[in-house]
Amino acid sequence: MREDILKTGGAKKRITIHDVAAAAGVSISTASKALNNNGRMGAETRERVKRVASDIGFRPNALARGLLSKRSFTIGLLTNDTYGRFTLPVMAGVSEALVDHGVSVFLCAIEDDPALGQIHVEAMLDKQVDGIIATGKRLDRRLPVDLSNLPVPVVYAFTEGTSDSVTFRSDDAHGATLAVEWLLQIGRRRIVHITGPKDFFSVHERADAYSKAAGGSEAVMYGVWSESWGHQATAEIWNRPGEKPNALFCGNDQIARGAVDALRERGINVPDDVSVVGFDNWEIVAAQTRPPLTTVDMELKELGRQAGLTVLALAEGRPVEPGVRKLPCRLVVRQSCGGVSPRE
Amino acid sequence: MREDILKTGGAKKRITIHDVAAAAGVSISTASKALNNNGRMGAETRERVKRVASDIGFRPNALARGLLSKRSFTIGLLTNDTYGRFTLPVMAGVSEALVDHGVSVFLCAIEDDPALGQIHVEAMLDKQVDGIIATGKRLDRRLPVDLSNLPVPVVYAFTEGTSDSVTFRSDDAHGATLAVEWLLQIGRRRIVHITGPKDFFSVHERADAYSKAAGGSEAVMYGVWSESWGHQATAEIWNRPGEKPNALFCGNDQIARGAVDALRERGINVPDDVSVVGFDNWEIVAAQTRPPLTTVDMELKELGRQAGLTVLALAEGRPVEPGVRKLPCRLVVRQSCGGVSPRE
DNA sequence: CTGAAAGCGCTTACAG
DNA sequence: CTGAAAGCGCTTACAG
Repeated sequence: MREDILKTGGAKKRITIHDVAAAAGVSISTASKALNNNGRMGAETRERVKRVASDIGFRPNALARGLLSKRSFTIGLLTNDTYGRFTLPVMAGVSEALVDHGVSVFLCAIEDDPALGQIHVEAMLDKQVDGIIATGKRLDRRLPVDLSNLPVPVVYAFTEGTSDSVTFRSDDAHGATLAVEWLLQIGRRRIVHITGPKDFFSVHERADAYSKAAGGSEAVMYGVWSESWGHQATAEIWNRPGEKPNALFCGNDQIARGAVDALRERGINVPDDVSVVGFDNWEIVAAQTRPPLTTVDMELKELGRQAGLTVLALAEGRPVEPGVRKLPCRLVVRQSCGGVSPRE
Repeated sequence: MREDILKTGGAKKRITIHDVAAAAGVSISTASKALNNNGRMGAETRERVKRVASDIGFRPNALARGLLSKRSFTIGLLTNDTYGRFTLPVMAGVSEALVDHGVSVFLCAIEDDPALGQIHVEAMLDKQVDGIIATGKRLDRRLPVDLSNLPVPVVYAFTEGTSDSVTFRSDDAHGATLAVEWLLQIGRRRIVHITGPKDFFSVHERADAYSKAAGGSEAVMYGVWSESWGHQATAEIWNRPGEKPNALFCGNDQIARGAVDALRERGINVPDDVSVVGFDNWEIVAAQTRPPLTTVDMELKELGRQAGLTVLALAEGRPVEPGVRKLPCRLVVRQSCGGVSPRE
């Protein structure tokens, strides 16, 4: 019976620099300097220490190091995007950029709960994070926590930041322009824009860019971010009298999917009769739609990469200019528009 | 110009226990004991120290504490589920269970790259994590990293573990039984099971449980985890001669969605003519299908909670029995089956 | 009832 | 070229 009980793994003693020093027959200061490639000592001493350290499997305790260096090689990622739709790619980019620098990432999901946010921020500060990245599900909303006057640098990514900090966001106007120009290029002239709620800043940016690019033909239908709205809006268009559009530029992939479904139900062929473009490049929706959606990718992973490198720079005391940085989008061409692919 | 450059936030000096001691007019040992509610001292001294500490905003440095206590109040979550579909709810559960205990979570996305996995594991060990939770996208596959013989406890969640460790997983047979029994209960007798690839262990578990529960009527169609497979399989069934099923139990929500679409295209009403059940309760698919899907939820958040509490127990040296723990599933009733809701 | 001392694991001036 | 000492911020026996 006794053997069936798991003992804690913490039992086995960890190897410290004392062990290395003893095994190499030097003092711990010499061992330290040998391993960190500083101080002066005989080349063969340095080599021997290094070899011994690797032989006995020594790994320096980051807590002890952090105590001295004031760097924990740790950052916190705060998000209120429970669904992970936006946070996941941002997180992937942050992690990818920082792992090479030995920096690990605390993920703190705070929902929309200010108390929970506060708890997480304090826990991170207690653990001496070198910086914090705040990210969310809307770039025109703040997280429900006060991140000003923290003793560590804060970078905002895909969420509203403060004016004296660095904020990374997607250039939604650019994305919308890409989409509309692509439709024009493949010969579509009657383009309708079906999009989300008016109170989203990005809805306006995209709609404005659409109007500019589409010239006189503009018609914007505001609704919600769901398939059923895409379905319903499309039905409305085809049920009312008048000339029908030959292209739909949708505010997100879910709306686009609803639109494609509605068109199919009416026997209208996508892309032959009508082209449809989505927004977000949310794989699960965009790639599984029949036909797969041509859509705008906000390059959130790249956004995460840059946010990661920026907190790192700030943590190391390198100067960084504050302000909002809009990152370009990318058009992902699949089959819902027809036409040739962009580089042919 | 100069003012446009962000200075590092690290500039402002942090408050240490020395500051508290000085401000309260006591030694640092007394200050420490006062704050930690141990040692003996005058009640008013203790109160005064505490008040002063909170007044000047003292927060103990977790790195220094960790050095002494051998506890970092930090754990690592390793995952190869880039998409986050399974990891996200697990993560949410872990985080929710541990935040109350002051434990923060490092998220390490290792894709399927053994080298990256190794790097992350070493980074976590260097940072003295109290334990590691391994999670993935398949419960019959191991992560591409060796987690045995680590100096910290490891708990597996929704991924294959070692026999001497604790593994949490969903009880897929239970989930499938719930689905089929529900269909039987609402009067469906001709139930077909459309599911994923045969090489998934969970596919077998679900199919076996289905066969057992459905009695003689069983018919299993193996394919892939996509909408298009659900669509195609449904088309096959209705294109071939013979009696048609009046219920489809699908291996995941995407397949179910494809099936529902295929039925609608044929003018077959869901749920009046045919009931459809999915698996996963992946909100974005299940809730947006028309009609919304009745589906099996694997309770991954609860699974994460339990995994979190278990690493914590192990980290604290509390005994835990090794082995695989199967957690029950839950049927989420929406509109794709008809019938009454279960508790009416 | 309170404080000086030692120490967690490491690094970095400073002697020799 | 190498090592003893001090110290990062905290806790915990041990004196007084």
